[in-house]
Amino acid sequence: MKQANAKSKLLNAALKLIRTSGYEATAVDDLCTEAGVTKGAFFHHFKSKQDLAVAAAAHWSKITGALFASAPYHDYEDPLDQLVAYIDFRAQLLEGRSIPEATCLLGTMVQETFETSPAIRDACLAGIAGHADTIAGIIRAAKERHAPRATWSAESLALHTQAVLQGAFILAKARNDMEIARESILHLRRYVELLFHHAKED
Amino acid sequence: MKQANAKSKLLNAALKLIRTSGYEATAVDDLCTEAGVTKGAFFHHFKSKQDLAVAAAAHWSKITGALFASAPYHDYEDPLDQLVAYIDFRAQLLEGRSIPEATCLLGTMVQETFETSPAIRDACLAGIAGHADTIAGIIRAAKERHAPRATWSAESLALHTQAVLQGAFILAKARNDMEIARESILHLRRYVELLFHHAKED
DNA sequence: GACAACATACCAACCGGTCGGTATTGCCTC
DNA sequence: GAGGCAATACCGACCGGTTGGTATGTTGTC
Repeated sequence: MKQANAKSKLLNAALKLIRTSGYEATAVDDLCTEAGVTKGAFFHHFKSKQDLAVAAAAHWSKITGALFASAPYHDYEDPLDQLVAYIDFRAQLLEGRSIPEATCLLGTMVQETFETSPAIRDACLAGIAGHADTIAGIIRAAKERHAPRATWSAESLALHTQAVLQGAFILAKARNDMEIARESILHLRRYVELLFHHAKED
Repeated sequence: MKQANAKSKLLNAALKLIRTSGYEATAVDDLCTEAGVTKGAFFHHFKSKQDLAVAAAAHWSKITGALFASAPYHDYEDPLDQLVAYIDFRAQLLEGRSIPEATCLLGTMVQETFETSPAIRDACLAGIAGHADTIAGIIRAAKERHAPRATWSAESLALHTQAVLQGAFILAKARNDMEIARESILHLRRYVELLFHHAKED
């Protein structure tokens, strides 16, 4: 955020404006105004608006990747504890944030562009799948330790966690209230607990 | 779909185009071309593009409301069976459909317009909340019969089902493959079963 | 002949993108 | 370390097409 160069100022402006208004509704001029740079600077660094969106998706993945890498849920020894703490961490990330601040750039962008811009779609997929992969690693370890014979796959459960989060964001946007998202995340937490509790009984 | 008048042709064109390209990327001219009418007809029936979107949301709610009202899951006597059959029905609705055909207009539109157009947001909320209410009725009955002392509320679980579906659609769009959505719906089904199975053990 | 249901022609604002130019930086040579 | 010079970073006026929206006609029906 501190960077003074036009490129990173434009990328951060994109995170803010696209999460607020969506990709199509965000004009290049809006991004330039928000970033405090001119149109010339925009097209010097990005060959098109779509190119900026792809770069913004990568920028987002880098920022959130660092956030989750340094998050406290890794401290637990038991991977199942890590998983539950991850879900709690996701719920905690909603607190005190407005809807544009709390929601996911990739989910917002891919919803608009999945048919019209494969480049943006792929950039969003890479970010979502990459994060899901790190969660799948935790789930895999938890499964090996606590539910080795369970029929569900770690990868599928990891993607499901992301689906719940993305869906919770949509409900929050419709209600114009982030609180409803927290309730859905609570259901996700309960699901994970039941899933492993059930497995342990076998 | 059969209606020959310009208004319903425009509404059906809106369902198709907005689900494919989103609200902002769908131009009034595109809608007129798709519907086979002129711009004059458009602005005769709708005072603005936003007005069309609000009407399209209501149109969507009416169509899907009728679809779910006549769906076979109501035939089960036990409301818990109805709920599980509803979830299976939602999974079945994905089969043989392209992504724009399988996804939800309201979730797509509200993602783009929640900040910029309260009228569209409210129309989307009404449709989503209305459908969730009918599911909440089934869940309430199932809870009374099978899990009267459970701590979760029927309303919250009903909203969670919608969150999972909306999130599954986003993952499907990112992957450009509807299959992933089915897996998330399967997790939802397992959650409901575990939730009631767990309650019965108490 | 009034009124709804369209069609046609048109407009001003806006949009993504271009282009010619300038300021700043980094590097090479002596 | 001074001078030169090319690449990079940035500026902002401008362009042509597109956009949502309007104003005015035409047609069919009760």
